[in-house]
Amino acid sequence: MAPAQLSRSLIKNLDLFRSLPDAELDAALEKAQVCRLAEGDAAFRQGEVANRFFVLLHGHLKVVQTTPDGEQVVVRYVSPGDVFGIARAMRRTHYPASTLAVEESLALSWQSSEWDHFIASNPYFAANALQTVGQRLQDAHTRIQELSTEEVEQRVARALLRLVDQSGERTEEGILIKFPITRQDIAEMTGTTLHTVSRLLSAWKDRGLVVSGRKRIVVCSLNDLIRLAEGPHNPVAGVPSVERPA
Amino acid sequence: MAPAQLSRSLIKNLDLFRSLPDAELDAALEKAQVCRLAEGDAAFRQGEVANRFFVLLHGHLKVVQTTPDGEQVVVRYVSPGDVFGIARAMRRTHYPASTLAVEESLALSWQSSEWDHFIASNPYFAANALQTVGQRLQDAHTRIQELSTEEVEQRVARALLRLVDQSGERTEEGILIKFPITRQDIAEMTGTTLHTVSRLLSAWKDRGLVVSGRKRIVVCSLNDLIRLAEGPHNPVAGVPSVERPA
DNA sequence: CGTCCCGTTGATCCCTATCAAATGTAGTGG
DNA sequence: CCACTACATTTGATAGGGATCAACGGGACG
Repeated sequence: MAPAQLSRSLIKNLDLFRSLPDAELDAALEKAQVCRLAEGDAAFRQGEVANRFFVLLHGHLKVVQTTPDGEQVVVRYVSPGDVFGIARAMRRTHYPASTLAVEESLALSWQSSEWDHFIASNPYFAANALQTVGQRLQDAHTRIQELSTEEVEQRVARALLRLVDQSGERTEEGILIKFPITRQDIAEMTGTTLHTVSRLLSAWKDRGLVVSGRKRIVVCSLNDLIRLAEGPHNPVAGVPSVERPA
Repeated sequence: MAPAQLSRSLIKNLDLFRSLPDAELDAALEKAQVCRLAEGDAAFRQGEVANRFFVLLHGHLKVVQTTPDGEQVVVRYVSPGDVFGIARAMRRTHYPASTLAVEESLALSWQSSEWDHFIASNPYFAANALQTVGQRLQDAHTRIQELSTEEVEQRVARALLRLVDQSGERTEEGILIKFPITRQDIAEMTGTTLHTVSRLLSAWKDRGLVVSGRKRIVVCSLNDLIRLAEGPHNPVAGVPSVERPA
């Protein structure tokens, strides 16, 4: 089974599966279903019955929640190695959000009922899951704090930094965010509008902090971006405009 | 051990402990420490090593996160029966927030290391914990959505409704929130200022939606409040509008 | 009875959403 | 290869929701 072979080495290093014995792991892979997603495809949609859970092998997905009146919020981006769609493990019967491929992607999926088998076959599995969800909860609280107390510029700066941290790749120009992302996406991550994000990125581009194009962002000066994220309290008077070359 | 006797019937009905056999439950209670808190006392503070986890028996607590520059966010209120301080279960070594009594309260606590024993003695325990944390994650996402897409008035209305739902008590005047809560608290729950909350409550009072005083809020017209929470001027569904041009 | 909190209310300002258009860029099919 | 289309991005103008600044009023508690 080619895809299983391919994914085995990937899978066995994931947080979630780390403590699973090899035999169990192989048994698990037997039952897994390969899931190919073209750009724009959904692994599942908000409101559907949570029949399956997933591990991303390749590509990038975004998790999106839609409000009753049609507004969208980007919950998070999924990178290779991440688990997603585990609603059922928290005893939720339906997916609370949609998960869409932002580029061509590849995932494995299991029947939700398999979850219990995983837990039964390894006592640490549940604890690992708890840690994963705990991390997400922490992230969510951080975001609530930012939305409650910070200004738009700080929030967008932080969002960029997080993206860089999650999927940044060094290039000639600076650190590139490795998957396609629009102004609108960033707006939905930070609780603002695409217009404001565009203005901010333009201003930053003028200052040499970033380079950006269609669905593409490169961070040139991490340090300056970090300073923006810290807050506007910094007295900007007399800042030397001389850039330090790398 | 009197307090243990007193709390036994309470404990055994909690989600988290529901599946623990009676013998185990008694053993657990043996190891528990009683924790009395006067108004304003902290069960623990943000940044401390997460040595213990808790169950609230009586009273009400608020969980507060403080930002580097001193601003506060109310994460949630804890009601009797709720578990709190379980950071360690998610492999976090330090508490991410402080938990303060808003009135005289009583809790049980265990050494964090006991957590593993609980899990070992009952396979469902971890799953229950996962469900609890999953619920909190869901709540956090709801709040992110509200902060991102809704206006202050809606958010405050929703916060009130949640408080009513969590700790409302029918009285002559309407539904009373059973614990002391200030304008500032509500502001920290909704990402606004005490001034704006005060203005809103005043306006609502004039319209007969609420009655409120010092640290005290009574909701008189639930329905009107629900309408406010839905949105400012939502188009009513079912209006026969002609909007499909050929 | 004074003091500390908590709550109320006015005036002002500014950040940012909103409205409106134009420009730019990838993809597609002829 | 180019016209055509769909979607991303940029940028200006404007308005308004709330934050901020500033005082004052009022109830609780020592």
